Amino acid sequence: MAEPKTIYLIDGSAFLYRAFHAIRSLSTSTGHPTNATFGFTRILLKLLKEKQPEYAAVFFDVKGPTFRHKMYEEYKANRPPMPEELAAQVPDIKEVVAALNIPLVQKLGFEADDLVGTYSRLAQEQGFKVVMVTGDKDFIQLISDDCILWDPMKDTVTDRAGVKKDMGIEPEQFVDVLGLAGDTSDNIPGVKGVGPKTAIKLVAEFGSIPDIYDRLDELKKKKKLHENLSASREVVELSRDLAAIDRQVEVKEDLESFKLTEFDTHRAFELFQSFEFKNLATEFAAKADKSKKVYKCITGITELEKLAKVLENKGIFAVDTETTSINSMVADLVGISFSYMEDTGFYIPVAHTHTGDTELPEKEDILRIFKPLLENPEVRKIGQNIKYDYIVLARYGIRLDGIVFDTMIASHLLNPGTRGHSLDRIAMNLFGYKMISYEEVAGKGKNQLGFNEIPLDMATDYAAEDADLTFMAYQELKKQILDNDLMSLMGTVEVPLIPVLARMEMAGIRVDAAELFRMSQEFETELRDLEKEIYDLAGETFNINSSQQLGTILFEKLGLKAGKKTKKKTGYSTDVQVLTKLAETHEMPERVLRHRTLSKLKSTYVDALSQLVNEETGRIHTSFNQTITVTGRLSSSNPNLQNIPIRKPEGKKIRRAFIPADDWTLISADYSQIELRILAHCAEDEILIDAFSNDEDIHTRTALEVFQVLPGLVTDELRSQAKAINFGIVYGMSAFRLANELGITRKMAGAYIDSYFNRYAGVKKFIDTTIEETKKTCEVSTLFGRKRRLDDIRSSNANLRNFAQRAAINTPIQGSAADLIKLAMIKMAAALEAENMEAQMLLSVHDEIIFETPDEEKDRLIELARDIMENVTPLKVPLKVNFGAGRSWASADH
DNA sequence: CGTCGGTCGTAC
DNA sequence: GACGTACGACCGACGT
Repeated sequence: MAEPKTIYLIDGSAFLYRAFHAIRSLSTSTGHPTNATFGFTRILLKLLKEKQPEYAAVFFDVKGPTFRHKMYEEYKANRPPMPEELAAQVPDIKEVVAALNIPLVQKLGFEADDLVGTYSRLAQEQGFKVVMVTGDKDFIQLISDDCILWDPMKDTVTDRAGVKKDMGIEPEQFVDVLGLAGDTSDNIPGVKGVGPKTAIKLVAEFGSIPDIYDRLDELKKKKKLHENLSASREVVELSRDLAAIDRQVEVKEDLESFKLTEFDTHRAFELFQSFEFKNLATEFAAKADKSKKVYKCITGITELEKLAKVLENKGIFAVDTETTSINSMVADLVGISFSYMEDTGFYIPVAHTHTGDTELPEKEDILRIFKPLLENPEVRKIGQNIKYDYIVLARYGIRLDGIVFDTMIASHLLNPGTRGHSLDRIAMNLFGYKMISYEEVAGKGKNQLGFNEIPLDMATDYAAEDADLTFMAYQELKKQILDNDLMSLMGTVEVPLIPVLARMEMAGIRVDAAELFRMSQEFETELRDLEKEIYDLAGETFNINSSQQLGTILFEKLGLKAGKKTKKKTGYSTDVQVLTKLAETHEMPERVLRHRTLSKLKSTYVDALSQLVNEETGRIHTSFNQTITVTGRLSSSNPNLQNIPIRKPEGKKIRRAFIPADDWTLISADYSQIELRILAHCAEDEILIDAFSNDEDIHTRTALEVFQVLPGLVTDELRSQAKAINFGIVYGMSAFRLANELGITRKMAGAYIDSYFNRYAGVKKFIDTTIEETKKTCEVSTLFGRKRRLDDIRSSNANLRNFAQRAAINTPIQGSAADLIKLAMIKMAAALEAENMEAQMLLSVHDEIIFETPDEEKDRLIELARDIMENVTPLKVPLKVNFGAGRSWASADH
């Protein structure tokens, strides 16, 4: 006899609510809620994966009155309407069901329960086994020998035997239990004082509601129960009828229509992507149609020459290098890949260890063939993070030229708010294409292969795919960049900056290793002394670096008064503000502060920098990242040379260890008040423009304006308060923060701010109009057309909205400054080359450029830099650059 | 043993 | 709660 078919009847409406409540909050970046959709999808997929049903359907309630409302007006009367956030997700959920090709059934006037009841009856009549997928106990009444209940969230199965064991009744009797117990959530009355437990006991003992009433006398001993039952005779009948699932709904009887078919994978992928379900989207990404890809490994000299010729004739192609390291300054070249057409890619192995029978040409021959092509500025190159390839190739004597597009940068310009502009992500986002992962070809963990050890065929697929997808992404991203008016920024700033940054990274900066070592030892000694003192004061040893342990010692053991909790309320705050306050009452906090300062300097700077000295060059080579910040600033990492200490004397010592080559000088060129100057320009504020036009000290001028004192009477104290205000303006300050900063009352701080806006009316107007405009477009832009979306500016959440408002002010200012200095760097690099100077640009620290120059070029460099930097772009106020020179970074600063 | 969120501190 | 933009060291919880 054939195995009976199983059909899964899914109670969609119940899972909607359960998913909604099980996951507290989840939404897309634009604020559309997705918690219920996610939970629901997860349950559905769990069902499909674990049970692999042949037949299934999802059932939903339909909004509006049902036959139960006709029986009883109060049915579900106390049920609040579906929460707005959930209602918004119902269409999404139905789309998911549709994409997974699961039949969806609903019928006006009936609830999901009745449809499940009806179809379970039909299915059993037609010889199916039925699994009802739900967490709702009401369905117990439908359980039979061929119909069971599965709760996927708890992963529990209930069948006839289970019901009997748990309750001592048959499933068919369960409806009487419901009638007696009632259901507050559905507003079904039942018997007063009788809950599920009593109801089960009664049904188990008497068999049914009529039997109970027939033998009501037997319950006389239980006076209250007897009384309540007697009083509810009619209500109980009604309650049972309401709880009874209708199994005779008129429906289409064709169960074959519940036979599942394949998912609409593409539709599911698109949905999951729009809901920002990253993992699910990846899972449903169109399985790469690798069949139409043509990836070739080229190893013959004549073929290589032919390829170079083809690439030259094409005039534009994507290029990618494969290497042995993620760090471009130590990476050895392993291969090069090219693509000039969708779905094609060529891989040229240069240094592989596992080549099988294939014989590779000499590395020198390969480089000789491709060098002219790669250096030809007329042949346009596209890359993904091509700065990396530029550096690798440069270290092999090839000066890449003709770079016109970088897909990583394009992705960032289009979407600066999101992290992750890897080619993997771009390919996934643009094409739903899942790229071969490095782990797939190289393995993972301790035994992961270097790229040079990967078998040639796999290396070819991996590398050629990189070039192929880069070229494909270029075609699509170029359109998007044009559509969004970002091509000018791309072409005049970001792309020209690539080789400039690459050469700065390659130049690196020299450090005095002996000096770093000396400092490390000095710090070590003092740290050890402090450690001992702190332990003595604490009366025990503990980890001073653990703010948690420190908090316990200070506030529980020593009984000091806790100032505040940490931001996320996970414990006591022990930050510098708190410890400074505590230092008034106890000796220990002061020692801890000193310990913090020194251990920070030692671990983050002194020791870290020593580790990062390049063996070949003896210098430190940071990475400047163009695709990290949301405002357009550069970031620096490995190491971050943009946060080397300067403000406090102990920290500033670190800068002594940064030195020029022998007989060279470090030059620091620092834009003075660039952000306030840009504010002056954008806001067209009369006072700001006046102050900068006359080269006044801007903080003194602000003190004068805000505090209304006579010129000449601005004390240091007043100036420093004005400075805090000026900073605050750029960041979108609140009175609270300013009061905190200045140690004054909030009221007083509010008065300062009012006074500021009173005097600087242009700034006030700029802030107001910027916020108004941003509300219209949800977007801000810089002077050079860089954009940032700020959807939160329309948020109903005040925190998010305020944050967006501050960002709306700060981003154009910070971002314009970033654009401006990038342009200055590009022009400086060109000028140094044009003038044939040996001097090099080494670093950029947001408003400052550090150069290294032979002593004899120093004056010319400063002259050149002043001219270029101050005139980089015309503004309504002059730009001013301050210079410093010295035998270390410390002495080059001012 | 790696990942990840939290806390803290450094820069502009 | 409360001022924008970063990087990274360290801790500790958690998962493999």
